[in-house]
Amino acid sequence: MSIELDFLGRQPYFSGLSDDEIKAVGRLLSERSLERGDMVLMEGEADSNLYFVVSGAIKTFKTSSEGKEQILSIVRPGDSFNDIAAFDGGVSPVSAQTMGPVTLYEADRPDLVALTDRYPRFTKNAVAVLAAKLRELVILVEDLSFKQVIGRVAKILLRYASDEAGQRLTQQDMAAMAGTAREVVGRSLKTLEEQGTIRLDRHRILISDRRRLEDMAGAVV
Amino acid sequence: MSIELDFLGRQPYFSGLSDDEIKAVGRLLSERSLERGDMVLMEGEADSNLYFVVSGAIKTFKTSSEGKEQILSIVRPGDSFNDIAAFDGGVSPVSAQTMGPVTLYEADRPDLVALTDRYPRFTKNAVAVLAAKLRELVILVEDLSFKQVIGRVAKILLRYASDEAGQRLTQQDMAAMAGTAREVVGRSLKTLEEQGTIRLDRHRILISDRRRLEDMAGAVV
DNA sequence: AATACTATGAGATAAAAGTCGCATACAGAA
DNA sequence: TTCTGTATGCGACTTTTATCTCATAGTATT
Repeated sequence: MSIELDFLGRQPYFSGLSDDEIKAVGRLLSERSLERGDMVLMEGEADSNLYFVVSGAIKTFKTSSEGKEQILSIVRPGDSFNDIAAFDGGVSPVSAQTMGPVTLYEADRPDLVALTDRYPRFTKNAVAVLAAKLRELVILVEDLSFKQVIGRVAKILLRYASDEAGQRLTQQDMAAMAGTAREVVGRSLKTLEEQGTIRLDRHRILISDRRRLEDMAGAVV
Repeated sequence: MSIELDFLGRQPYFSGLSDDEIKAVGRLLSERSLERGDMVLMEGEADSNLYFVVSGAIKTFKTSSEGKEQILSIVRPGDSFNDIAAFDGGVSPVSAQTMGPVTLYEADRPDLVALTDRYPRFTKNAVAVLAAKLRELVILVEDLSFKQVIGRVAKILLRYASDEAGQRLTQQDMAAMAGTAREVVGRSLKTLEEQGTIRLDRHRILISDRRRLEDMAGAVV
């Protein structure tokens, strides 16, 4: 039940810190266990903790006024979320919900600020982490803007189809990632199956022509 | 022709630095003057300089394989671009082009890295800047995913219509911001005019019903 | 003023995506 | 097993967006 220091040492935020420093960091974190479907963050809420996923998967997403969901990221062990609010002190720009049983570590903002004062290495790591998250978001914008749904679905399949540790994605999940409706994802999957790119084997998606799927994911059409 | 230290002091990256420190920073920067249409960055190119816009306006954008443009941000005086590549050393995720005559300051990555080592305050500022850019991108994703074109156009009008110092936006520019085609922007403007929300007065767009435009910009439909 | 380039307006059509409705299949709980 | 909620499959239809084409208007240059 105590904080795993090994795990912390492998976090991008804490790479390069000495064992003693990691130990000090560990004392600032607390663990939290959650069940499938639990909400960790609500968009617009004042939660400025930084969360690390130790096990399980979390989705961060926006919800439209009509209730449509847009997933921004699926956070897996070794990754963090709520970085934005944690570092600027504002409200959470996204909601976050578990996709299955999850264990988290959390650090509150005052402690994080203290870390930036005490460990310059931590601050530099934070810059690297935020830059990486920016890159990811730029790619999401690109995909939403240029690719059609079937291309976005193809990309999702490539990234998550063989994700052993992950939750199996429902069509609803994929729709929320692709920024579209469930039915449209269903149709895309059917199209991919008809052209022999994937096989839908009893709720399991098998990639039968990876090359082609990559083409679909890369090209706009 | 020398670097304006006052200007630097007002940059988010350098806030809180002493006058002497600002002066030291100034020695690392060089000025660059550009004309309308000049490319500053090409997506995928290895340019890891950090750029500050001193005067004029720059657009950062992605280009699809079909040549469609998606603008990620319009960078105005006091703002920076190419932050991602500057801080992670990777290639530029976007292209950047001037929208009129522009003056820039630029700093190269080795100098930036030195700054992060020398001035912890600078590194902390960088964290704040990157967090702010993340927030903006999250909003762009939200808009692309939830809003229809007319709502995105309405939002663009609210933000840029009265931008005195800015370049006047063409429908092509607005289309690239909204992630759609020029014709669609034209039709949206016509719709907005027909419903009395704006007036198209000889290539100048006048907002006649701001409240309503805000509704259009906020709502999904 | 003549020229050339860019921006705009607009109609027709096609394609993509969204919406609705309902049947069926599956998985977990009682 | 039986029930129940969730996930899926699929057809029909609408709406939105994209694409194509061409005319016109404005602007800057010579």
